[in-house]
Amino acid sequence: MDERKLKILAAVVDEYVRTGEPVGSKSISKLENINVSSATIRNDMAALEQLGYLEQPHTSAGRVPTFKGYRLYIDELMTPHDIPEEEKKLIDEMLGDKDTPEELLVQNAATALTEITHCAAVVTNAVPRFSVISKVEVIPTGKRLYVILLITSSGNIKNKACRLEFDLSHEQLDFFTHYIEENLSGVSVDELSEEMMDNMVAAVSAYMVSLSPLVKGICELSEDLRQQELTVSGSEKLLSCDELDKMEVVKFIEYKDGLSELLENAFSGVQVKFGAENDSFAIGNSSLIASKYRKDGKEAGSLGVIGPMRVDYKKIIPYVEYLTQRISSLMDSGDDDIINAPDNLQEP
Amino acid sequence: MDERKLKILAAVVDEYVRTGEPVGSKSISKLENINVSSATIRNDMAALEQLGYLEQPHTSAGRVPTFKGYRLYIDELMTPHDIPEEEKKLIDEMLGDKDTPEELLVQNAATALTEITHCAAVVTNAVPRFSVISKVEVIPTGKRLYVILLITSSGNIKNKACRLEFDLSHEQLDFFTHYIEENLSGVSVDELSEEMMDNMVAAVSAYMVSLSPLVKGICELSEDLRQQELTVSGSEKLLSCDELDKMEVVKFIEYKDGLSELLENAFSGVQVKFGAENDSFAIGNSSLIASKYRKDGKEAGSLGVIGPMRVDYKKIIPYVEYLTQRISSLMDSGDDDIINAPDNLQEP
DNA sequence: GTTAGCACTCAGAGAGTTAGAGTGCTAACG
DNA sequence: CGTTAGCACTCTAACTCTCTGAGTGCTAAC
Repeated sequence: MDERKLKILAAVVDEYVRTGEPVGSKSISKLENINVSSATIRNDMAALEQLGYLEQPHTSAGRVPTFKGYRLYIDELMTPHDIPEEEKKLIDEMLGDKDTPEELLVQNAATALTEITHCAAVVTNAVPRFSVISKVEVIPTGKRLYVILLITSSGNIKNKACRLEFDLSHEQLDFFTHYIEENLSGVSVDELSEEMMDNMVAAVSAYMVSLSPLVKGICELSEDLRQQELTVSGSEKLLSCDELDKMEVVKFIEYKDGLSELLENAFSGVQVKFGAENDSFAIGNSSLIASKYRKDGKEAGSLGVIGPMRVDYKKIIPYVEYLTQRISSLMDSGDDDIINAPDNLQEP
Repeated sequence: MDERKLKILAAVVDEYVRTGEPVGSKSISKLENINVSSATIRNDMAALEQLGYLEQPHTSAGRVPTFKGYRLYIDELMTPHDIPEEEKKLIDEMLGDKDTPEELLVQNAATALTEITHCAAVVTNAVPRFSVISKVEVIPTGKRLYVILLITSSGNIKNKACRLEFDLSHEQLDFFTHYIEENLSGVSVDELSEEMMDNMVAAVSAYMVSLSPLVKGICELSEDLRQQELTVSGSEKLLSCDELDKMEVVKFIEYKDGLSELLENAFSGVQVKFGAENDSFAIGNSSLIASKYRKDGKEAGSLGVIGPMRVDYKKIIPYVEYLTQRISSLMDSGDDDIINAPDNLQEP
């Protein structure tokens, strides 16, 4: 592959991204850093087409990049833009600080991405996979009705109403609370396996059968905690984008099929996936630019942008990168802003 | 207004709903229960046009019903279809039973409506407006961190973490809990006015300033409870409907402007509103067929269908009616499935 | 009051034309 | 031998023109 051909490929992608129209040899020849005639470019473009990097919508039209062309461009050819310092400051302000709740942090990142890129932004919350259960309370609220409250070291709170077969006595409730306290305090959310649960159900059943719904309730709550939630913001941008099929976009907005797994399976660093490359996430001409953020060095969630394939990668990728890095560092616990581990707990 | 003219108007609407094409005099004359010639029908149709019930897209086309025409048809002319028993059973199964959480109940109703009508369905959740606060707990979970738990008589549970300036002593917490218990138990969610809150903030501040964030927290939780949420399902059906303007549909999906109020302001019974009649909800040729469901006899939320104006009213209206009635009866508490009011409460 | 007959209208489909952007190929150039 | 100018060719998109048929309104007869 010729040096000049690569330069021309890059120019075609840049032009196509800029104008949205198939790019002709003439418009390339007019560019500053290109000093060959349109005829030469025509020859090179024909070669690039042969190699599968470009294609023609129809015979007498200009060329458009193929998947392969975009891929090469993204991986090798483009020169990412730098983000101006003042923009960085603006973003930092939008995001929040160490005191901002994690939930809000990723939401703010989504908003920022939507505003900057004019595309849809997608974020997943930070799954408190490695956080531990710091408190479990069971609160009676009516005849045979109890509310279970589960609090984790990372500050997540979940509740659930639970109906038992009989009312519990004071002692029974005490027994249960102590039992749970003993067995679950300090257990990480991810460790709460079914097996562990089954053992606990068996253990409490030995004491009193009707306690087992409570254990199951706790189990369900911890599943809720493990649940990764996906939020798409600015999805309207996709609809007003005419290279995307409206029908597919609407279906996507409604069902968000497969996006979760796609984000989950990404490697580290900013990833670009095209809509048609993988059958799971299927908006035809779309592109997903995403990255995983970390919390205390461990992968916690993802954030990214969904737009048309014809999107300004050299501008967007640095933003996704910056936000990922920023979120990661904001989530790193200065051990100050999380609800403390159980040994620090005040009992009322 | 002639008996025959009404019959012809009904026939035109039925035909138009069936075919989607402007209806000519000839096709009407061929119908079973019409025994006059096309010329006669032409005369009557001209009269109906004069009266504003029909209109012509252009001179040499058939006729199409106007708003006024649809209105008359819906209010007076159409004979609603009966829903077959087996269909009712199917719907009942889709919805769930008395144990199904309310949230899920309305979601299921939306899914059912989308499947049956092939239109978008819209539902609002049941706002526990008249339910009363049955329990407030404040649970310490870390240094200066507290979780507020709010439970209502209808079984809604909300929680919220809250950071105070200082840690509370045992007594302070007791004082607060008692104070809240005294002032809020039995107060309906809707009554929790700002004024009331301000008074409470003032009262607890007199005892200890740093308690006021807790009061504010409770206030926010009750606001959460009052929040009516609107869910539109199957909105892709609107896009594949070619009599609706894609752009308007997209805007609607995005903002759902005014729909909330529109649903809120409906009278009892199934209501039909046309898109262009009210400026708030503005998909041009659309029609909203909605109804309010009740819980324990009080209006709780709405459900309905959004489709093109050319929709099979005589089929859809009975379904909306049936679902409303069914949801209402499923939500009626046999006094068995809700968390009981405060006087029945067991204190731990 | 109802109907048959007829002239009239108009949207939409299809065919033909044109303009222009862009190509591939060939031959000349340095 | 790579590069370039020139030219014939291709194909789409926009436009015009024509034609067809469904449907109308009106009139005169039943």
